Amino acid sequence: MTSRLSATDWTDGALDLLRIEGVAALGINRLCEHLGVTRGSFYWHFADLGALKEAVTERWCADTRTALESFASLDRLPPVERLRAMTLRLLDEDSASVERALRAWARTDERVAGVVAEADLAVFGSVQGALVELGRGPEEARVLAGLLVYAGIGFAHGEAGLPRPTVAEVDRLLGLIV
Amino acid sequence: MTSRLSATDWTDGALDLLRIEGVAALGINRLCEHLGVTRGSFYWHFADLGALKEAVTERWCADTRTALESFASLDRLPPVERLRAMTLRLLDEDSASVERALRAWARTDERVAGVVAEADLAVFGSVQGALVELGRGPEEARVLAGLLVYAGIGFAHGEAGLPRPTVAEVDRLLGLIV
DNA sequence: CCATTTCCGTACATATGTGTATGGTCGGTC
DNA sequence: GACCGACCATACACATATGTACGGAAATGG
Repeated sequence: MTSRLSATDWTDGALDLLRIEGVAALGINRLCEHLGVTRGSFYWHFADLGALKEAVTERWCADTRTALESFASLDRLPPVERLRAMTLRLLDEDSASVERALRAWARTDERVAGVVAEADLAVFGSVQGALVELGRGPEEARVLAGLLVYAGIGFAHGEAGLPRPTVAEVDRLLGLIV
Repeated sequence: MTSRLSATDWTDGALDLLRIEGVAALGINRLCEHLGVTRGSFYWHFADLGALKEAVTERWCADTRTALESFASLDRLPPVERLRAMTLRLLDEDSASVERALRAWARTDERVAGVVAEADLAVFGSVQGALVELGRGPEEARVLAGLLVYAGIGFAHGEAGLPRPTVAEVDRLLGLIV
């Protein structure tokens, strides 16, 4: 049995709390309640609350990097398929929820904001490259890529009253763009 | 002198705190410090913290409605100019900062989320109407309007590492869309 | 000029959060 | 099966937050 907890169990639980109840719920008491232990356990694994936050951001930073690597591996695919793959990933609720929580957290944490910004820049570069491959001029590609990436960020934030686009609408949109 | 405070002074100060220090700074102590008074003054004007939040959201809701009204009054203008006016409003830092704070607040407050969603829907309808006037079919107009509004939301959230678009790039983008 | 309402300061009660000290318990090891 | 270290519970100190009670100053009407 896993009656004893490890450090990754704590970062797992912290990410759970982040995407379920938001950044305001990332406290020691709430996290201990979520994991079914008391505060004594937390202070054995971590020095303080800052150490936990650092571990969580480090964890999400690594996860995001691997996701970007998988996107980079799509370079073999035709550019339209790359754009489609990146766009459809936004519709996946599991990966979108944690990204949504991290972007909310980035509002109050400089380090998290840096990681999020780095990821955004990488996505922007990939989208711009795909548009250039599709025959767009560099100026047009830059402007259009900005529009697409900003739209993805806006959709990831999620609290819009707008209807969620369907897969068919995503395909129609890509047809309009390219 | 205005040595005594009114209710609107408190909502003004609360909106200041929201856009300067974020939603986490919206406390009674911090707000009293910002206004240079003590807690006794607060509890004279408001029953509790919930009453203040309600007043602030009501206030922002009214402000947003008047902004939308001013957009609706642009109906006399050609649709391209309407789109341009709405887009350029995003580049204004004063109005963008408070909107950014409100959207962050909406993550933890159901009522704020409702107001934000309502405003998003109104903007979406206006953009869609402008695109229809420009000769787009209803399907294309809906998809493109969603793209534009989501991009505006993403830009309003602001913590992207992407470069801020300039006025010239906005014009170029609108030229590509229409 | 005085009284009443309005507005604000002060002191206190309470709840909740982080962090510390200390002892107890479970699992592996010889 | 006794021991030792990893892991956790408990109790406490401390800071900060909301909310209440009450007294005082400042403005206003007569």
